[in-house]
Amino acid sequence: MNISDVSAATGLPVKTIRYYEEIDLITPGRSDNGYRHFSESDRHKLAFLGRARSLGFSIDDCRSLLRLYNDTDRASSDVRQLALTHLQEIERKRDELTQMRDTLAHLIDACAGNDRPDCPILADLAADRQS
Amino acid sequence: MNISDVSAATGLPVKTIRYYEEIDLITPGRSDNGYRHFSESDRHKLAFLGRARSLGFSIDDCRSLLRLYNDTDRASSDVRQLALTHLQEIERKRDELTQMRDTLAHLIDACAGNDRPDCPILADLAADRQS
DNA sequence: CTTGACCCTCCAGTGACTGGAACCCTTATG
DNA sequence: CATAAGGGTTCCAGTCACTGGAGGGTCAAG
Repeated sequence: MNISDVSAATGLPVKTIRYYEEIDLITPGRSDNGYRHFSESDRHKLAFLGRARSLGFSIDDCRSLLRLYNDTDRASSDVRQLALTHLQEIERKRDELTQMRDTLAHLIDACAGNDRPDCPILADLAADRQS
Repeated sequence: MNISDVSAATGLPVKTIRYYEEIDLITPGRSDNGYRHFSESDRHKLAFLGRARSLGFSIDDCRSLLRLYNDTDRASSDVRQLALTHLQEIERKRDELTQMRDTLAHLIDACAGNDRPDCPILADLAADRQS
């Protein structure tokens, strides 16, 4: 498989696949003409990476996951721990967004949104918390 | 006020304040010795920026908000529109995180997390969606 | 033989900072 | 007066995970 084939198969952009090689997540072979060629195993790894990334795992997480994936002896608790830590991080971010959403929705609600210049959104952003 | 004073007053790191000057969000004056000195207006703007940033507005959003904030003639609907667009973006991100959380929680739930190597999390990441 | 679709590398940029080096200014103390 | 601590300054590089573009080689079809 050439790079565009594996790109089509995995949904990952060509640029991204080259980048993943550069940072040693994958090591595809090379043809005589210098083109990368991808084995089934490479394709699987890339698909794996794509899914892990879309679940929000960082590249470093992915490296760990890939290592665990390739290590047939590892305990499932290792993977579980990584996923659990990641889940907590996701929930933290989600809580933050919830907080932001509530605050902002409240402000928008209070704002008339008409031709007059007085706007509670700006008023709140400008409010001096010191005094 | 020197930079560390305004940093303490606003909670923004010194480095961030210098960065905000570099990208022309603020234009503090300079003393004879080359030190920046910050007026009350600068301090207000920085506090405004800090709050807008913590609500997740991008630097570009902040630039718009500051312009609107300084423009006494603008209609509140302009601000409202910006905030509304931003709110939708926040909700989109939150939905994504919710989706990720549910998927991951489901996988973690299915994983025994013991010494055995079989792990549904990795199995799912590795699953070939093509076939 | 030419065209167009591939492929390659290398360099630079993104957003919003952050860290560090190297240096200057101010104030207090021995 | 020397010095040391604790401000301040600039500039350069790095972060993360790509993304865009220039400039050029390769391949298959017409």
